[in-house]
Amino acid sequence: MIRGRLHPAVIRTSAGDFRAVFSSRGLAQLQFPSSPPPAPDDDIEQSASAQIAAWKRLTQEALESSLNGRVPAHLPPLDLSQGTEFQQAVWLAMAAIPVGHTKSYGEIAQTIGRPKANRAVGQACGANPIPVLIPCHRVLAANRKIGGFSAGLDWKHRLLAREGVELRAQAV
DNA sequence: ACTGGGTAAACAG
DNA sequence: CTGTTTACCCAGT
Repeated sequence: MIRGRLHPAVIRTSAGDFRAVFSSRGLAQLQFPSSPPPAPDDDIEQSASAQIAAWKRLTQEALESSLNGRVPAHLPPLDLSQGTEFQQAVWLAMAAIPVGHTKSYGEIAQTIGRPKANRAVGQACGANPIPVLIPCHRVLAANRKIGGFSAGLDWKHRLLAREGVELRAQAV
């Protein structure tokens, strides 16, 4: 996992309260608004350094922009050290997908030089620690079908809709 | 050894 | 042209 002290934080956005976790290297995790309401004393406001407070602000702004289909002006540093080399390669490849565009799992696989690792790419997508900012939602199955989304297909659909991406029906 | 956010080819409606 | 089945691929756990 991640070394050193972790700093949880709540990121308020128009789409709900996201939960973030910062490591000493930057933003390490981001979670969609969900059930467990974070304990107030877990928020960084009280104990954290100015550095982390700044990252939190950047994260909040970047998130708000992304949720509205815009390109964030600045991103906080992302700590991907929790992933394997393969996963990090996948995440970086996803981060390079422009707003409003999509790629298939197979294309990502090709991009990172493992043309046949499409399935492993799917797995790496699911392991993406920082959804939205690392746009795992822009990765679709071949031929414009939506594929899956561990954080909930509704989120994937909503994010894509906000970016104006047209989808195709899906059976699954 | 098994799983999964996949895929393409081969058939069936 | 869509829906199902089948066989393969591959990193993570």
